[in-house]
Amino acid sequence: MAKTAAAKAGGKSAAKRRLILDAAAKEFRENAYADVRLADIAAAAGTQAGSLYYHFESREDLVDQVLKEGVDRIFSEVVARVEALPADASPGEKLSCAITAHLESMLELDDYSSAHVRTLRQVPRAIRTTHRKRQRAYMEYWRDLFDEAVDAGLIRPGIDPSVSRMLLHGMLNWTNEWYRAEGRSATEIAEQTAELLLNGIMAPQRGKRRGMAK
Amino acid sequence: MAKTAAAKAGGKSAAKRRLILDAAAKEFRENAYADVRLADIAAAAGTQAGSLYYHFESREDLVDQVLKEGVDRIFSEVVARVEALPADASPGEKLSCAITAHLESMLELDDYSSAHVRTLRQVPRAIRTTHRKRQRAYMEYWRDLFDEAVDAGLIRPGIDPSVSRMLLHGMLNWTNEWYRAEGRSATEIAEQTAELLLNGIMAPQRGKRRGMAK
DNA sequence: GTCTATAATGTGATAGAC
DNA sequence: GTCTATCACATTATAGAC
Repeated sequence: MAKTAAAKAGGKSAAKRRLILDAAAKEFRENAYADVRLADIAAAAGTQAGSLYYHFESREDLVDQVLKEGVDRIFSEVVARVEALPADASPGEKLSCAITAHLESMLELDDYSSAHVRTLRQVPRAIRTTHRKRQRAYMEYWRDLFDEAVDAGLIRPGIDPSVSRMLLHGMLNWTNEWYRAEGRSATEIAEQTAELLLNGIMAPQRGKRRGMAK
Repeated sequence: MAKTAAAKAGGKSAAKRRLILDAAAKEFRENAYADVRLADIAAAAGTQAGSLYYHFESREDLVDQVLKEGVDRIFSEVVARVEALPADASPGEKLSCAITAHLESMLELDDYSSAHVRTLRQVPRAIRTTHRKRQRAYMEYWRDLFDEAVDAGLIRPGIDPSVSRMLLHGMLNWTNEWYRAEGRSATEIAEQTAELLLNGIMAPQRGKRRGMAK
């Protein structure tokens, strides 16, 4: 994956490149992958479609950069916030913190994060495989968070932590499809998500401690 | 939205038309929307790209039919199963039942259901607006299920049922992205989902009745 | 570095034979 | 009804002026 002349040149035109990347992230966040044309990105960045090729080798290359930056940003945001917790934070507190970081990053802080989540599964297979490793590392981090809860004996018997983890990512990532700036904030959604994951939604029932699901 | 000649003719070539729709549903389930070409669908249906135009007016028309059938199938499956429950079924039992129906339909019974969920948000805006009404009706049905639980006083204070509902749909719909036939069955995933939604994943803590999330 | 053509390509759509 | 061209068009990508 050779760098373009501009990238090699040591960031001389870094500003314009950044402008284009930002515009692309925004487009991919707001529109379906197939609907985003180079001309749209160029227009949003205040330039012409042909000019993009000075900064990027191809459309795929541009998409690739956006996706790469998307995981990197959300991953480092989550890690930074969890590590900022006091040393004696419980596994539940760590999970809640990670949930908030993921959602705030994706919904309010950063178009790259949401572009990544929304489009990763829509891009041609060639790009997707490039990102498999990076993506897996992020998933591993979440697996570790769950493992801590399991090791501490906090998880009820009958719960499969792997399945719970995937279900949690479903809750988180699907917010991209319904979150609206006018509605609940990312922080509020995060609180509800942590609450639901950790404790469910049902009030304790008389007789049996928990409502029966089945 | 005029019907094609074949459709008007009273189902003379209904079999072939069905074959094409089935192939399209499978393609849209398994591949990213932008990656599915008419030639792929035609090949999977044992015919040529040009021949599709006898049965459908356009690519968009074909996509439209698949999506329409997707909601219809999953919706009616869910309703049928919930209505088959005994009259005194609790709101929790109804929700569990609906969750199982949705997941089994989407993951194991029916390519149309999963094609609908996977691609609805990737198709051009024109098609998407066609489906908004139908989609909303299905969402309303779930809202009713939640309302029953609220009215019965089963939901803990602090829980926002609307947010919970969206989070649940995230859990359900995201399974398309990770479900594998070799792994957990749709039924097992449904059990885990209902359990997580209704009761959370954490064991009761000594001292306080429920583990703190924050 | 960016613009304005323009080439190259892929794919949806149509026509006409069979 | 289906096939085999072929058309038409959108969009990526390139070339060359400035």
